[in-house]
Amino acid sequence: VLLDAGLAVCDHAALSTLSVDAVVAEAGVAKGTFYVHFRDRADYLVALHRRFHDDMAPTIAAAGEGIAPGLDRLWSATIAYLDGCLSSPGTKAMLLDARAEPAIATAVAASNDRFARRVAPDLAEAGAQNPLDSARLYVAMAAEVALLELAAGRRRPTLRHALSELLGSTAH
Amino acid sequence: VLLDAGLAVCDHAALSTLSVDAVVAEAGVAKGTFYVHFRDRADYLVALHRRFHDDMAPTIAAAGEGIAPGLDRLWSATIAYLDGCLSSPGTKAMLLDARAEPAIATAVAASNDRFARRVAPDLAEAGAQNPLDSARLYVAMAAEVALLELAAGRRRPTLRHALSELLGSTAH
DNA sequence: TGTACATCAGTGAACGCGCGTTCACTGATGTAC
DNA sequence: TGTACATCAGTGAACGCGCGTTCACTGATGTAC
Repeated sequence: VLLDAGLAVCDHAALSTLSVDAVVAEAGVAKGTFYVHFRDRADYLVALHRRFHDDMAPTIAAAGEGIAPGLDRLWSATIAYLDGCLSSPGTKAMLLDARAEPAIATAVAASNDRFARRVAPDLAEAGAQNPLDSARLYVAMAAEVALLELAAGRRRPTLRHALSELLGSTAH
Repeated sequence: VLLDAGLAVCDHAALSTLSVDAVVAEAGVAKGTFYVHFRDRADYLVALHRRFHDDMAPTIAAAGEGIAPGLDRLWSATIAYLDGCLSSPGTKAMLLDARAEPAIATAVAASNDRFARRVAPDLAEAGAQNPLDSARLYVAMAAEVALLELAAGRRRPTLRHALSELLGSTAH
């Protein structure tokens, strides 16, 4: 409940303005209730971030299901990721603001790294000399596309095309 | 003076913790002095961001001087950018935290866009179908490399190689 | 079925703190005569 | 050269505010007998 409220607030405000007051106001509970469920604000932010990824992960995993490692699988997962970002509440806060919040910067970095590790085999298949490093950069690009699409409020086909172009000349 | 102090503080702390108190403490002046030079904190942050870019821009421009548009010129500018980021104080705050600060988010976005516009001709030369979109993604990748190098405290050749790999098969 | 007690999510007033901002004042420097 | 005044960067104590956090309390629900 409180997590849903947090993501809802994040959809129209920066993460830095997501005060405990704002969360309980959105959720319609007393301020003390917040501390029944979370030790402190930092604890809450970590949970919020985890929630966001737990919502997204299955969709992305499903998109790559049954496809052999390689650019096709990566691209399929990418589309699922971008569409998921566009439709999830609080995406901007989780992708952008979260990296700057000291309370969760570590958690975000770890999460990005897991993403990169998942992407690396596909890039290895495509001939990258250092798949993990390439994967980190690709994840950064994908996040940038997600943010730009979110700013526009819709899919940006030319951006997605530019992303696939940078992925490799054998792209879509 | 106050701007130098701000960048110095940013080097070991997040931008969100860069309070007026922290700035004047680092600069060794009274709190009131701050408001002699800046209208408010937001005004200061904009100036801080501008300063960072004004310091960096000439170096990058010089690196591309006299080279014909194309990937060679882009790569030369990229190296200058990455080395500049590594040696400038407050890089992490300006590259990462600044995008999340409501007070300067607009200024940062505009600045990134100027970068992209400068990069676009090189990518057009290299055959990108939508040079500006490709440029935006490339700028995002370059910033990511800068951040990862900064976290490591040194150049990361494999990362730079991965960046050039993603730039195109004709890369270095 | 009825009574006594334990549990625990939820409450909201109260707190201390650090923040951004203000303002009457200072004191060095420059200008006019 | 000496005196009177204007300018203005710099000062620091004081303010109001919003924040994260605490805590004594409530009241519904479950359990024991």
